[in-house]
Amino acid sequence: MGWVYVNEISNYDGKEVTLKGWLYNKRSSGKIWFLIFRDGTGFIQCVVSRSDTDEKTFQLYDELGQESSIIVHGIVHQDRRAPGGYEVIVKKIDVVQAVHDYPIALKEHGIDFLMDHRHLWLRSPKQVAILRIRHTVIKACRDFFDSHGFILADTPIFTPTACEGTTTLFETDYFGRKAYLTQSGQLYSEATAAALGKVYCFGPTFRAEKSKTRRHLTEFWMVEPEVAYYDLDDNMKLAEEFVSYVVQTVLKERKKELEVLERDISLLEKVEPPFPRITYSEAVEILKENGIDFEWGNDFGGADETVISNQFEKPVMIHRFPAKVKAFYMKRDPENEELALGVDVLAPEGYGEIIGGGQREENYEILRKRIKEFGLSEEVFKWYLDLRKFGSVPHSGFGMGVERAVAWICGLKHIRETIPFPRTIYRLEP
RNA sequence: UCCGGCGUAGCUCAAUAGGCAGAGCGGGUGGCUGUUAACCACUAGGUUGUAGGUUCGAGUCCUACCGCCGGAGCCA
Repeated sequence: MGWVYVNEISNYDGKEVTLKGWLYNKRSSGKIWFLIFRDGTGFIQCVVSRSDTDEKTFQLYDELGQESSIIVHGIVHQDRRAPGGYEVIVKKIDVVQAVHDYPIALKEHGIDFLMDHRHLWLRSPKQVAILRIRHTVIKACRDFFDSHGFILADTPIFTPTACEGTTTLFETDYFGRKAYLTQSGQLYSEATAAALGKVYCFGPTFRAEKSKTRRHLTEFWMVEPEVAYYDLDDNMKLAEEFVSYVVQTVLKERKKELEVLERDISLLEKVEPPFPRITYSEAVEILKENGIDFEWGNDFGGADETVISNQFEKPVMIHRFPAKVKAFYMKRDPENEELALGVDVLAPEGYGEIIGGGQREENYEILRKRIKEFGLSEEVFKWYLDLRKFGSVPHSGFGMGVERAVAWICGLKHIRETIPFPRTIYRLEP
């Protein structure tokens, strides 16, 4: 029998197979030894005993250290004693590379050491589970929009100026002039939405803010839908359906991985529309009821978000923020000029903001005024203002931080494990 | 940038009140035919982040610097 992967091993009970992968761990009991084999699709115990294998293979115990690359030939065998229910009775092992000094032992390690060895840490079961879930989250995002009539329209990474003029951007030399790495594709998506109706962009995003918290990376991925003729309510409906679809897809397709992560999925199972909707003012009331001294008009901090989201089992949507804490392009509430038609979605369990979005200002003169008020250059936003000059329509959208969503779904304390190679303020390697 | 914490063997951590630098894991050697981060015995492994200072004596106290971690602000 030919090469098979661990995740399809149950189809080969009693058959002879070949597995290609790596040695995860080994245990010896003298005349019998066990190796835990991994190939990227799963882990399986293999049994090497004098009675079933040749002497040369049996002697390999001493040669093979953790993460040696090996090809195992043996017979698949259902056995209750094996983790996973199946094991392989080894007939022969081909050594691709014997390793003796793998740095990551099977025990607890400090985060600094693990991050220095991120390229190897990725091989451990929890990291593999997280990256599989990340894959499913990303695929679910795309499937959702693709099946709802959205067109993927990529937005540029190099931008001539700050999109919102608020955060610090990474500056690069662009053939002698300054260019910045994008902090959001939104403004460009507004242009593609006017061309295609319903669009989304999905790409890396960069923030040079010196944020040092478990919720921040300097490089992260965002998925940002934008829809022409959507108002704030349409937008919120889209957001709750979208988030629910992503969570339910992970629950359906990644049960094993969530078990590896020991994630309590009872709250995730409740993530279905409708989500609770509260106004900013109602959120402020919640804070006051919980004894927090909070002044109307400020933006919520991380601790505030946790208190608010703890009032709900599902993600909560907070809308109608004070306009002055939101970006210049936010449309004002016709019923109260002080409020912006923005919405944030806070994940439960203290995971904080996973989505920010809102309805955009579509009026040419008002938007021009806002650009001035925010001290931005009208020249730079000339193209953006054009969108309000030629067939302007109400439109809305939002952005979801992929890593924050993955951290929440996986139940991770820190966002850095949700991306293969995290970039934080003081870490550029590996 | 600000505030706080940490830095001891390859790794995770101990080390009374300033008084002989230690354990587990990993490595090495030997033992064991059903192990589950296997176990048992033995063994090697150290410029205590760096530079100064206080002291008879500093891993421990003081100063500066470096590195990392967390939080604030900002945000997804």
